[in-house]
Amino acid sequence: MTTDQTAELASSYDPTEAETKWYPIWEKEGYFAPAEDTGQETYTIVIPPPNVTGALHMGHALTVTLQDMLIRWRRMQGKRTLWLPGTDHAGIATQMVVERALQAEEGKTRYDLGREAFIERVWQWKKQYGSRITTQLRTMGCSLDWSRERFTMDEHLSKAVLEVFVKLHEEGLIYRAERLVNWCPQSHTALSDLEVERLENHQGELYEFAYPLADGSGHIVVATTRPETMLGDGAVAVHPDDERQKDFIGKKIKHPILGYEFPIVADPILVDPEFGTGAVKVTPAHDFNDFETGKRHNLTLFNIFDENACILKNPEVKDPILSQIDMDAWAKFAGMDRFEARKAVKKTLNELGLERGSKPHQMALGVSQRTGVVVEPRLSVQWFVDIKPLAEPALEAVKSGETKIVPESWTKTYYHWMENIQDWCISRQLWWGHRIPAWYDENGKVYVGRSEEEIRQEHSLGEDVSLRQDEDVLDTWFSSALWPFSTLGWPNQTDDLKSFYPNSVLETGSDILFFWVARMMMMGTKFMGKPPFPTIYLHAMVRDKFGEKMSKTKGNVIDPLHLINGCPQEEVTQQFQSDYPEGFPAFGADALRFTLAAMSMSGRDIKLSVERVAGYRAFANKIWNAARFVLMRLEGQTPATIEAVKSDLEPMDHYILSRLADAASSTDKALEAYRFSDAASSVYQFFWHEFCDWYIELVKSRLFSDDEKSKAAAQSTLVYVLDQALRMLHPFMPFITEELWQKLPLQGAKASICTSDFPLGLDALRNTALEQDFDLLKDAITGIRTVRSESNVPPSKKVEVMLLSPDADTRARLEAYAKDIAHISKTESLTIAEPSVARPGQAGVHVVEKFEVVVSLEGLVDFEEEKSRIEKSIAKNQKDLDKINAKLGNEKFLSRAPAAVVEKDRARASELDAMISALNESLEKVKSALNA
RNA sequence: GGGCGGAUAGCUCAGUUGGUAGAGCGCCUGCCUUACAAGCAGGAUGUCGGGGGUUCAAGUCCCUCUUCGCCCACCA
Repeated sequence: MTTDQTAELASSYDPTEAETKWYPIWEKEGYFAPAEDTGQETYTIVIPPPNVTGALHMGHALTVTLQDMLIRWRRMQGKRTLWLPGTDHAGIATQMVVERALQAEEGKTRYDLGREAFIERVWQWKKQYGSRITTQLRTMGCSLDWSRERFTMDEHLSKAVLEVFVKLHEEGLIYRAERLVNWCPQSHTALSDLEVERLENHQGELYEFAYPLADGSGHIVVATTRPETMLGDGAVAVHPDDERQKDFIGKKIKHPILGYEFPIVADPILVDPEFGTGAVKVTPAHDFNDFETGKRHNLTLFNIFDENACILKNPEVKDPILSQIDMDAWAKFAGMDRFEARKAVKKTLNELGLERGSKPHQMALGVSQRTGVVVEPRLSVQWFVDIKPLAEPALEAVKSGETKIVPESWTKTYYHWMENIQDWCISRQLWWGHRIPAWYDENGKVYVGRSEEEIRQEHSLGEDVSLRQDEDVLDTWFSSALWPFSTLGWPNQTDDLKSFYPNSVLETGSDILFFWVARMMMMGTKFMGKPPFPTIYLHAMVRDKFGEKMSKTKGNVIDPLHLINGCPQEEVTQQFQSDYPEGFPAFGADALRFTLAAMSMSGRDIKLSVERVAGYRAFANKIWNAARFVLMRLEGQTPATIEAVKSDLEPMDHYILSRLADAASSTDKALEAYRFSDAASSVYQFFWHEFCDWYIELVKSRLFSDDEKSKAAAQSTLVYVLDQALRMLHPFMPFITEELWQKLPLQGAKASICTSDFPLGLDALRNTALEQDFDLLKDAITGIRTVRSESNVPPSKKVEVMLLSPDADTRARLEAYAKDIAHISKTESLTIAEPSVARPGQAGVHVVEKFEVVVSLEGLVDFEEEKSRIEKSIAKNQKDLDKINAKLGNEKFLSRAPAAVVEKDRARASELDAMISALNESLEKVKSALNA
């Protein structure tokens, strides 16, 4: 390849062009599919499937950035790499979205359409919007193998769901039972405990009223936050040791509205005598505690609400006690929703003279995670997983270390949840999802099997027996729990399953540790015999710049695509509008990715800062320009390989190669340890502050010199280091690195940086002695610059410089680089000598670690300022010296600290001592100049 | 009520076996120096939340207090 096009390189980088160009090529060339199997190690991640109706948000951006970094890095290490993409059907969420659209567009509900037509509608929706998120993942640069894309409701994955359900049922681990469950009155479905969120600090009311005793001997006063449930009360409970209530125990209450009679019981578990009136009304069908109490006392239990949480029109009266219900009184409340009913009941109690007052009461409310509607405990028949037998091995896998959780602090949370796990309610009264593979005959007998045919065959049921499939679908998380193996072809024993299970790592958010991670651990261990991953990496949550959770209602959501592509001011998130009056510029996916990686410290929440994104766009520009410089200085030629010019390499070349080797190794180590921010800062530091700031600046004189050998060696080194650095950067910033790498004239290179080798095994290039030499060189140059800057010496003005050190070795090393030091700091003359040498009368002085920098400033020096600078410098050094001397004067320090530590302090003390006397000498000079 | 995490420079945060406090951004000064003003050079800035302890030595280990988050839990 020639470099003709380099002349056309713009002076600043436009991310949009490169970022739209490369993905289609990568995808077409098939770089992201696993390489041919030649027995190499595999590396697998299956993506946490985003909701099929979803759009990319910051949480996705973070998770896919980290995963893509791991995947690209491992691929470049030569592993047989698979990152498997897919989406989740997301039962409730998707159904709600489609229902809402249906309502908005046609004013219809799902019931208007009917089940079949509605499901058809959802599939249409999926067809239309399901590719939105996958397109956006491509925008992020995700190197996913799209040939293996999966959807949780694919035929094959659905088959896996059936298989698991049937097997667990056969083993008695899935059962059907009537239980009190969390019910969402809006979406008309049961929810698992996890899908209920607790709304803390809800301002409620603690209402007191009197229940009349059946014998007419008086009243017992109860306190409740839900007066309406008194329509379903089965008892009043008091504490057995409560003296005030003792006489009530065993008596009966006559329901003041409905007329039936029910008991007063003693219950030490339910009742806290300190709370309220010490008497609790018990509604066994509408409260979890009351349900348990009901079981303990064998109380009447009946449902008063319908699926909308409205008072039933026709309550089911099974219990003989309830035959006493006054149905006319009931009719007054029938059909009211729970909050209306609350008012009505209170009004009635008031009219009956039974109200005993109320006070404000802070309480926790359970609301549906999806709808935000207050959940109603509801007695119903549901399917459950007997979870303890599944949880134990999954717990053991982490305890034994077979699966490691990173950061480790989450293991305790995992243990706690797994050890206290409750049976999982898996049935949902939704239409969108995997329908439960259970059929009922006319007598209500249940058959579970893979299909109706299978069941008919197995149970020899003739055509005369009519079977009806269970209406319910499974919890979305049931199919997600199988994701690590269902996506690979299970229950078939496919090659993919053999190659890629267990996956190598699970990278996901800590917010779905219970929902998803724990359940995958259980199902994977159960059905594959092995936990699905050796490592679980849990990333932090992305928050706004104030640390607030991003949410639509708060209006603080930052759309990743706005940052990547830019957006006009009116679309910018509210809280950033004033900072970006012209909207966001296109920062690019590379910049966003680098930001997210750099901000991924272990375990801490990420407060996303747009300034950081802007900073890393500047970094991309820096990379662009460094490459532009290198290409320009090649003057259209393809340089020799670094091996070919090995003998011509100069110290500065060896120096940057050594730094490169160090940076590559620390980046690699950091990624190995999931320390993404360390990895990011290591590549950033190397590229900008070693390669650009030092090497490129130092090498310039050679690139413009007539020494062809030296120039050629420099060109080869530049190309080599840039090549390796781009590879090192590639997992972080895939687009710009490919764009520039393609422009580099490399001999025998692969077709894409995606499949080229990550810099590894460069340890032979390390040369720490040389790096120390360069520390001296840098100190010298920085020292001279400091004096120039502080004394306002114009940059063009050449100066006479002395570098003074009492140490012969230091002087010799400085001498070796005198030419480079002189060139870059524009010196008239450079003298390296002992501190005792005669100094110029007017000079600026600066002390660095190992030597003193003296810059002659004939006619330029401001003596007053110079005096105060030197005095400050002396004071600082003296303070350090005093501290060290105090240590060295301490007997205990000398006797107990390791010899090396003591020796180091001794050396430092004598260094400081020498510095201070040198400075004092300079100070005297300045003083006498002032007096003159 | 239990559990977990944080408090370090103006801001956001690093600081991995205890051994001279760091980065990015911002700020101040000077520069269009043969890639980059999205840049270059230089500079200022910290009783490492308070108190106690262990140690020759503590941002780092232990105790305690203050404070801010998050997660889990059936108090009407």
